[in-house]
Amino acid sequence: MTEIPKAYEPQSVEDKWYDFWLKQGCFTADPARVSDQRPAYSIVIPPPNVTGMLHMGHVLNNTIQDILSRKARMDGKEVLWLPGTDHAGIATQVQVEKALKRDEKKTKHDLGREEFLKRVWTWKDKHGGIIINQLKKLGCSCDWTRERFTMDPEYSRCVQKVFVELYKKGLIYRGKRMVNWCPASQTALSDEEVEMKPQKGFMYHFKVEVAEAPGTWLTIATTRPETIPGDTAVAVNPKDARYAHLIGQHIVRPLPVELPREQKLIPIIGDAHVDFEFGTGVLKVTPAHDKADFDIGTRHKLPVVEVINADGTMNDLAGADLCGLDRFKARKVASERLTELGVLVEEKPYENNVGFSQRADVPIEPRLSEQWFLKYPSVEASTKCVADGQMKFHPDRWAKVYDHWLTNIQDWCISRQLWWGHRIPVWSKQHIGWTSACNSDHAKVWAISATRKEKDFVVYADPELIGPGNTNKPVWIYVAVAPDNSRDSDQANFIKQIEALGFTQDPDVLDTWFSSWLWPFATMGWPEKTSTLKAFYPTTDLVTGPDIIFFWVARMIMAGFEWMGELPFKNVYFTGIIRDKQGRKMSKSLGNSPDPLELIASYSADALRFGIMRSAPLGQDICFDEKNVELGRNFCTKLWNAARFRQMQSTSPLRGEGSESRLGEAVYSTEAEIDAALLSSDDKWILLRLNTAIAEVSTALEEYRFSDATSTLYRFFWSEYCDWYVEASKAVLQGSDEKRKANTLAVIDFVLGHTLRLFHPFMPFITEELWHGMGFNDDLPGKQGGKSIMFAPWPKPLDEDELAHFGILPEDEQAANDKYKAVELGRGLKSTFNINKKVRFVLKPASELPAHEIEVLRILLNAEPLEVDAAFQPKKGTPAALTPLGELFLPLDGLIDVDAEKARVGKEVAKVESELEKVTAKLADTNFTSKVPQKVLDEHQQRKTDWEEKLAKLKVMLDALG
RNA sequence: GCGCGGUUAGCUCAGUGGUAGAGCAUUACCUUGACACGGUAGGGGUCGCAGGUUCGAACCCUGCACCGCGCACCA
Repeated sequence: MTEIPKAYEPQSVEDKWYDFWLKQGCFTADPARVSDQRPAYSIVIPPPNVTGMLHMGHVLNNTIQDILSRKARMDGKEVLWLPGTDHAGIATQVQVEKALKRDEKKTKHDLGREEFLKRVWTWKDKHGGIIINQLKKLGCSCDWTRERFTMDPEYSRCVQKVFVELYKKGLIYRGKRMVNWCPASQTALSDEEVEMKPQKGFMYHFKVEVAEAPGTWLTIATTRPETIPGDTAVAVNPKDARYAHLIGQHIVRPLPVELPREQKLIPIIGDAHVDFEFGTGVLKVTPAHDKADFDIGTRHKLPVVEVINADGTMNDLAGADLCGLDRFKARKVASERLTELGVLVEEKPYENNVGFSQRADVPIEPRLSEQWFLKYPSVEASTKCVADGQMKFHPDRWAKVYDHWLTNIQDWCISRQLWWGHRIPVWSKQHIGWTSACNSDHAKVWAISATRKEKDFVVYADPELIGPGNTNKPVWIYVAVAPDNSRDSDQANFIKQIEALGFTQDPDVLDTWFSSWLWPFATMGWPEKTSTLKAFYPTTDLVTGPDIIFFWVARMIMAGFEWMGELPFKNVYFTGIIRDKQGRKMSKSLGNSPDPLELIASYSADALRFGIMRSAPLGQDICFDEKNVELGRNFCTKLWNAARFRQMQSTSPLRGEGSESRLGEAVYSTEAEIDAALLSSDDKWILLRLNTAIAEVSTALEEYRFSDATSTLYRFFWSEYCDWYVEASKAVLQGSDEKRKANTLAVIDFVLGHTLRLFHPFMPFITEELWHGMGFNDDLPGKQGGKSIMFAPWPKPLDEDELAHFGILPEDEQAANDKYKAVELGRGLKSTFNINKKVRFVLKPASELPAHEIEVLRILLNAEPLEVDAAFQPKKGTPAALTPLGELFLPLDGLIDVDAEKARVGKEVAKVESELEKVTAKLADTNFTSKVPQKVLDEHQQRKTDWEEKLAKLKVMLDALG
C-alpha cells in the first residue's frame, strides 16, 4: 500500500486529467447533439493577443467562462466554448520590429514588406501557442478543435467580404480628415485608442503686432509655440468688443524668424468657437495640427500648413531654428526664440489634458491624412437591444455607458499604416482628369468581373470629380475586391487581371477590431450556414472587461445585427479590473502583476481559480492579494483531507477491485442507501444545510455572483460540514453500532458526492481526482458522471417528497443548532478556566435527551465524562453556562477562583440587563407598539422573554456562587 | 463640466428598514487518530460627514467631503 499523501499534490493530477479530458473529447461540441432536451450553450472567448502572455485579467475572465461552461455541461447542455487568438496588429508588429532591431540591427524597411511579414508569421508560430497552453494549465474547457485565429484564411475572407459589403452600401469611404496620428507607431488610430492624460507643461503668452495698426499688440496664449510657423490665422470671437474691430486686419506671425515680414502676415478672423473668457481671448489657428483649428480653417478657407512630420519631428516649413527637431525639443527652442524677439510676455506652469496613444504611450499628433472610414452599421438595432433588455449587461449600469457611446459615435477610422493585419482589399489607379482612359479602365474592370461568380466588388470614383471641368484634377478609381467563397483562385485571377491594368493595392491594413468584431460568427463558419452556426449562434454569454466595451462589445453587437440579423450574445458579464494591494491597475510596466503560471505552480490551478473567484464580487474591481490564492490552496487541502477521512473510516472494501486510487488501494462503495430511520439530528442538519448550499450556489451562478457562490461553498464545506458534521459524526464512527456507522457513511458519501459536483466548475482538477479516487463514478453511465464529473448532473436540493422520505422537517435544523450552541458555551467555559485537557461536564437537561445526542455532545465538548443529571446540585462556585439544552456545569472541585467567576457571570448579567433594557424600552413606547407590524412586535416580545429568562437563570447562578 | 462606482473591524469585502457579519491578520491555548495549508476560544467597528424621512437608518432621500473610473474638453 502506497503512503497516502497528506496534502493534495496537484501538478501530476492536473496534467493527467487535462490529457484525459482532451483524449476523451470532453470539450468538443457537437451541433448534432443539440435538441429540445439538450439545449445549446455557447461562449466565444475574448481572443487574447496571439503573442501575449497570460496575466491575472485573463485568469479572472477565463475562470469565469470555464465555470459557466462546466456548469452548463452539468446542466445537461451541449456546450461550445470557442477559443482563439487575435493578431493584435500594432502590438505584434512592434514586438517583431523590436526583435529585428535587437537581433539583426535591421528595420522592417530593410527587409521589405513580404519578408517582414514572413518574420511575423514565424514569430506567431513560435509564440502564438504560449497563451493557449497557459489557458490549458488553468483548466479551461475550450473546444480546441475549433480554435480560430483572426488571420486564418477563412477568417480573412470574412473580413474582406464584410469590407466590400459595407463599401457597396456606401458606409465605407475614403477621406482626407484630421485623424489621431501616433508618431511612434506612425499610424492613424481610432478615437477609442486615444487616452486623455493630464500633462504638466506651460502656458506661453506672446504678443503679436497688428500689421495695419503699428503699435497695437495682441497677446496670444498657447501651450504649443512650436506650431506657430503653421498658424494661418488668429481668431477672436466676433462678439468680443475688445477685438471685433480688428477682424479683417492682419498680424505678424513671429516665427519662423527668417521669413520676410510679408510672408508672415496672417489674417485676424472672427469665429464663434473662440471663448473670450479663456486665455486672452485670442486664438492662434493651426489647421494642420489641431482638430478644432482644422474646423475653423475649413470654415474660413484657411491654408493648411504642415510643420510637423509623420514621425513627430519638425519640417523645413517650421523654419531653420526648428527644422529637424523633435516636437518637444522644438517647443523649448520656439519659446527661446520668442524670448529673444522680446515678444514672450509670460510663461507659466500649466496642466492640461493631452491625448496619448494607448499603444505607444506618446502624445497623439492630430494630423491631416487620407484614411478609410466607416459609418457604423445597425446602430439603431444595437442601441435598442440593450435599452429594451433583450440583451442584458451584468452589472447593468454598463448599459448606460454603452448607450451614451453609441449615441455619440463618430465615423470609425479603420485603416492603419501597418503591415501586419488584413490588407485593405482595394485596388486603385490614378488618372489626371476624367478622361476617356478612365472610362476605358472602368469598362475593363467590369468586363473582367463578368468572369467572376460573385460580383462582390465595386468600381468607384469620386463623383464630384467626374465630368467636364475637372480635367486637371487627379481622379482615383477604386476596386474593392471581395473573396470568392468557393474558389480562392478566382480572386487571385481577378486581382492579377486588374493589376495588369495598372491597379495597385492599398498599402494599409485594417484596424484589428475590424476583424474581431466578427468573432462570434466568423469563428463558426460564416458566411456558410454551418450546423455550428445554426446550433450555437447567438451565443449565450460573453465575459469580458468593461475597458473594451466600445472597442469590441459594441462593435460585435452591430456586426451581429448587420450580418446575422440577430444579436451575438444574450448576456454580457463585465468583470472587474484586477488591481494590486495599493489599488493600482496591474501592468507590465509597473511589474506588479504576478505570473499566473507561477501561482499555479506554487498553489495549484484550482487554488488560483477558487482564490480569484472568491475575491471577485460582481461589478467591483478586484484587489488582488496572493493570500487569496493561499486560501484557495488551503481549501483544496481541506477538501482532500475530508475525503481522506471518509476513506479511513471504511472497513469493508467493496467493488472496484484493481481500480487505482491515489487515496489508497481500496475503493469503496458509494451506493449505500440512507436509512431514514437511522438519521440523527446531525445527519438531518447537514442534509438541510446541503440543501441550502445547493440552492444558494445555483442562484448565485444564475445571477453571475461568483464570489457569493464561493463564499457559500466555503462556509458550507469548512464550517458546516467539517467543523460540525464531521466532528459530530465521530460519535458514531468511533462507536460500535455498525448499522449506524454504515448509515453515517452513507450520509457522508451523499454529501461528498454532491459537494464535489458543486465544486467542480470552480475546482475542476481536484474534484475530478476525488470523484474517481473515491469511486463516485462507479456504476454511473458515462453521460451521467461515469466518465467524468463534468458530465455528472448538477445537484438539486432535496424536494418535499425526498425530505418527507427521509423524515426531515425544517425544524430539525434547530435541534442540532441547539446542541452546537451548547457545545460552544461549554467550550467557552473550558477556555475561561484555561482547561485544555479532557474534563468532566455535567448537564442538567431541560428535557430528556437520547443517548446518542449525549454522546455527540461529549465528543464535541471533549468531555470525559459527560454526566447527565436532572437533579444535579452543584457545589457552590461551580462554573456553569445556560444552554438551549439545559444548564451545563464544569465542576472543578474548588479549583476555581470564586471571585473571578462571579465577575465573569456578573459581566454577563450586565450585558443581558442592558439588552433587556433596550427591548423593554421599545415595547413600552406606544409610538413603537402602535406602528410596528405584528411580526416585528412578536419578535421583540420573544426577545424580551428570552432575555428575562436568561437573566433570571444568571441571577440564580450568581447566587449559587455565594 | 457630465456620468458611474466606492467609503462598514488593522486589511479585503458581505450586508436593501427591525439584536453589526465573513475571510485574512492578531492574542491565548492545543502537535487530540482527516487536516498546523489544522483545531478551540477571544479581542477588535460612534458603518466617511451633516441634515432629512421613519416608531426605528449601515440600508431610503438631500447636500458635502475624499478615493477610483469613464466621457467631454479651453487655445
